[in-house]
Amino acid sequence: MLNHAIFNNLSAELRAVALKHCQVLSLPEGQQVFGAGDACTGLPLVLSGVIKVQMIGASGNGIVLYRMSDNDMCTLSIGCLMTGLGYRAEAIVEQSAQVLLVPRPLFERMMAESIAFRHLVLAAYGQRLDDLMLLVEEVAFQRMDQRLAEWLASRPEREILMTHQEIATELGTAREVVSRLLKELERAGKVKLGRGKIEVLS
Amino acid sequence: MLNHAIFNNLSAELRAVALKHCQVLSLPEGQQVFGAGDACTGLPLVLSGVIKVQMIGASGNGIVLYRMSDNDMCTLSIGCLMTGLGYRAEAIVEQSAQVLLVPRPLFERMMAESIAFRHLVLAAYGQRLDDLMLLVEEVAFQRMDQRLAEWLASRPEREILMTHQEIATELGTAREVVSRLLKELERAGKVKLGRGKIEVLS
DNA sequence: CAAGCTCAGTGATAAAGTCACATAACAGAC
DNA sequence: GTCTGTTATGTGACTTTATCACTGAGCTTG
Repeated sequence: MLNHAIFNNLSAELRAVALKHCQVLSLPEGQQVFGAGDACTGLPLVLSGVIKVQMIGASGNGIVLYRMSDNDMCTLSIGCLMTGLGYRAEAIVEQSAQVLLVPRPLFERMMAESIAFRHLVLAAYGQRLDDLMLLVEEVAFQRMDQRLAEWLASRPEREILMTHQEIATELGTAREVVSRLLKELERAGKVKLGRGKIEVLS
Repeated sequence: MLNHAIFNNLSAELRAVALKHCQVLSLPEGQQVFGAGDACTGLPLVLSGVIKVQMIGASGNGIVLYRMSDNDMCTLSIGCLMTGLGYRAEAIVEQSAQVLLVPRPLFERMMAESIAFRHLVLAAYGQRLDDLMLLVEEVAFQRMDQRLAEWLASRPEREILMTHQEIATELGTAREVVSRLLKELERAGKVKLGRGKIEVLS
C-alpha cells in the first residue's frame, strides 16, 4: 500500500501512522479526481497511473496544465489544504490510478519530522512552477503549427487515438484550429487522418 | 534587519543564527536581481520594495509572471537552490527593495525547526501557482482589449507613466497591439495619450 | 437501415501578431 | 534657440489564430 517513494525514507513510527490514517483510492480512467471549486480533503500522493490537471475557460475551451504520475504529488491540493479555498482547476484520471490521500494533520507532521518528505514537497512544487512557466511561454509566444508539430513529435505512438477536440485542449486552442493544421500536415504528407485517430508518417 | 514576517515567529536561537548567516541586499530600482540562466546563491526574502519576475521569449517579447513585495519570498529560488539548476526567468526591482538572502543550510534548518517558516514557504508556493494558473487562463482565453482594459482599471493612478512596450510586456503581447488598442480607447474618449504616459479618463 | 450522435471539414469574418517604415517627442551639444 | 541622435508612437500590409455557423461523414443502436 505505501509504495510511494516517500515511504522508503520515513521512520517506522511515521510509516505506522500513515498506514493508519491514509486512505487508498483506486480511480478508473476518466474519473474526475476533483473539479473546479471543490474543497480539498487531503493531499493526494500518486502511487500509479497518470492524472492530468486542466482548466476550462469561460468560452468552454480548456487547457491541460500538467500531469502527475507515480511518486508525484498534487501540489495544488497543498494550497487548498492550507487556505481552505476550493480548487481552481480540475483533475482527470488518464490511466487508471492509485492515490494515497494524506489528511492534513499527518501532512503537517510529515513536514515537521521528515526531511525526505520536505524535499519531495519542494521538488514537486518546483517542478509544477517550472511546468507552468514553460506553458506560459509557449502559449504567449509560440506559433500553433509549431506547438502542434512538437506535440505530435513528443508522442511515442505512431497511431494517436484522440479527437481533434482533445488535442485542442492539450494545446489550449480551438478544435477548428487543430483540424485545419492537421489537414495541412496531411496535405504535406506528414500524417494520415481518420476519425478519432492520427497516423504519424514522418 | 530581520523585519520580515517570518522572524516574528522564530525561536531566539534561530533568529541569532539568521542574523549571523543572512546577508541584506539593498537593491535600487531597475536593478536585476537575477537573470535567466543565473545560478542561485540563496533564498531571497523580500523585506521591502517590489520585484517583478518576467520571462523573455525567443522573439524578444516578454511577459511579467508575477510580483513580490514585503513579507514575500522568491519561491523560484527554492527550486534552483534544491536542484542547482539556473533560473528560467529574470527578476527586476520595480521599487527599490531590501532583500534578505538566506543561504541553503539555514533554509533547510528553518524548514526543519519552524512551523511558521514552513507555512510561509507553502503559502508563497501556493500563491505563485495560483498566479501562474490565472495567467495561463488569461493568456490562452481572454481577449487582448479586455485584458488591457482590466489592467488599466486595476491601476490606482490616473496618470500611468509607462511606455507601450512596458505595458506590452506586462500583458505578454506586442507593442503594436497595445498602441493600436490604446489609440482606439483614445478615440472612444476613455483615455488621453502622451509620450510615456496614459491619462485614464473614465 | 434509419435515426441520432459524435467527429471532422470549411467558408466568412474578426482579433491578434509580425514586419517595415514613417513620424513625433525629447535630450543634449553647440 | 537649432541641430542631431535616440526613444516612443502610429500605421499600412499581411499572416496567423480565434470565432461563428453550418455541412457532411462515420459510428452505433434500436
